[in-house]
Amino acid sequence: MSPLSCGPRRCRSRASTGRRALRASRALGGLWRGAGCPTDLPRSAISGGAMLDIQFIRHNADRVRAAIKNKRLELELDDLLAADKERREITTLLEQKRARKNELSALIPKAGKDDRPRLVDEAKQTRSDIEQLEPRLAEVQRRFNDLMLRVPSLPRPEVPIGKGEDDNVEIRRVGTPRTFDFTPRDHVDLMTSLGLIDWDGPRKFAGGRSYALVGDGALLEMAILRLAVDTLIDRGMMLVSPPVLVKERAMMGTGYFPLGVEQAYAVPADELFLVGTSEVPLVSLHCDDTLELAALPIRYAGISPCFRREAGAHGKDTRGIYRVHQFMKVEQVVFCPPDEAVAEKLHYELLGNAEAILAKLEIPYRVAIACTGEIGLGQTRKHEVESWMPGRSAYSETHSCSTLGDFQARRSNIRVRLEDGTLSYPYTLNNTAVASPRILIPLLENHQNADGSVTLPEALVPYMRGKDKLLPR
RNA sequence: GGAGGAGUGGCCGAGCGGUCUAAGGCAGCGGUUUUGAAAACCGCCGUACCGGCAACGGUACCAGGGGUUCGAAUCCCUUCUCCUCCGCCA
Repeated sequence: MSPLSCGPRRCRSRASTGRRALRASRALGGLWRGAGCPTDLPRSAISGGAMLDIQFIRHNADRVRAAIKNKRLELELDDLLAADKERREITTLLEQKRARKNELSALIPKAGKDDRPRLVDEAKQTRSDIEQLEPRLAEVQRRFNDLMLRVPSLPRPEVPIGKGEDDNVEIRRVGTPRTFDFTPRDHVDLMTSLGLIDWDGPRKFAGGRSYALVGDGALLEMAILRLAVDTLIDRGMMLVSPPVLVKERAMMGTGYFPLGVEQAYAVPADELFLVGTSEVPLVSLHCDDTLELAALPIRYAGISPCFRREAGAHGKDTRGIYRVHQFMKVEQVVFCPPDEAVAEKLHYELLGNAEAILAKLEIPYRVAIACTGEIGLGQTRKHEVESWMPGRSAYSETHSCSTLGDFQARRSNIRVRLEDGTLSYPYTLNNTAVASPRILIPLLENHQNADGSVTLPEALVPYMRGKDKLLPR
């Protein structure tokens, strides 16, 4: 076996004679390596734990290759298969040596004076053989692990094959965009004239894409978040306010790393990262756990600030608050049994929750299924909810609903005990409930009046201290 | 940040250099007994990887990592986590 390939709790990667273990298990963690810091990778990520089971990959190479191509990833599957083969060869050899070593250790105390020196000599030789093999295995294992973390999950059959946004397929539209009998303003104008935001202050001390919600602007954000929270609690979800500063393993475990490292803010001094969504801590809440089948599904509603570097988005969506570095989000996360039918049902339940919130906010939207080129490494299916934004004269993404299969559970070492006592991996799903300030764009733009005021949807009024209209200053 | 203490299987807890694939207990599963249940008794009762159609075999795992040794749960170093006290602090 490869000492590295063990997963769960009791099994550690103590290569070999025990102690002089290989370092391969750490191979993945390299981000902080330079600083000589220990990485804290999900042990599962080390073995079968990446995304698909290596055995599955071996037997379904063509399907995996197709997924790599359709998701537009760069990964040579043959490199992985070669590393896997090499890794198993060395492992076999190493285990034979170790078996002999164990045998000798048992013989030595029983051996007579005459035989003893001979046996000790052989044991020394065997140990030195082992010590030679270990670094070789460590190297291969490192290569193997790194590649494993880049293997995508397989898109479900209904996911359209395509390259980009334009290949997403619209499923339905709900609500009708208003026709204005005046020239509608965009959210930037509205927020400015309504005094909901301070643009200039933050940019002096916090940089580009920063902003400060002020007065009713700040209250409005809280009102919307609170409306979303209440809606989800009513629908049976457990509210969680999780840590947003997390270890690398959480980012790796949820699939945001290694491919998305450049999107996350890092805190090198403490080897921590700021999450881009509470999905990361919510899923990680159960890392290394074995869940009881009866406890599933687990429905969480996370509320947290979210941080995204938006690297590579220079010059994109720079006007207003569409794309910012820090925002607030209520996110839904579900753990469900490893059953496609149940996952399907829950996926639409989450989508339904998001739609219910949009309905309360009285915002027209459409739902689209994202094509293979637009879904992430781990997602097997993703729906986007796009809200109508008059200022853009377009539907733009405000929500994203994903099924991940067992991708995150494997990486995060989250398991479930089935009826027959066997262990499996639960499926995870997630969906935005509401994200602010982006949601303010359709909210304000759709509900504006000719005089520059904005009429608030009824559902928000109680959360706005009774205020039902925002007036220009 | 400083000073102490602790980390063993689902849980409690023994072990402190070789027979540990870890005593004992609890919980769980199967059985005997019983009208039924309880009790008692008997047995089973970790995970992962590699090889194998399978039966099965091998390896690894006593918080993580490194070291000493022919051999480590046991010795040394180190990291992490938890607890107690002190300091600082929203």
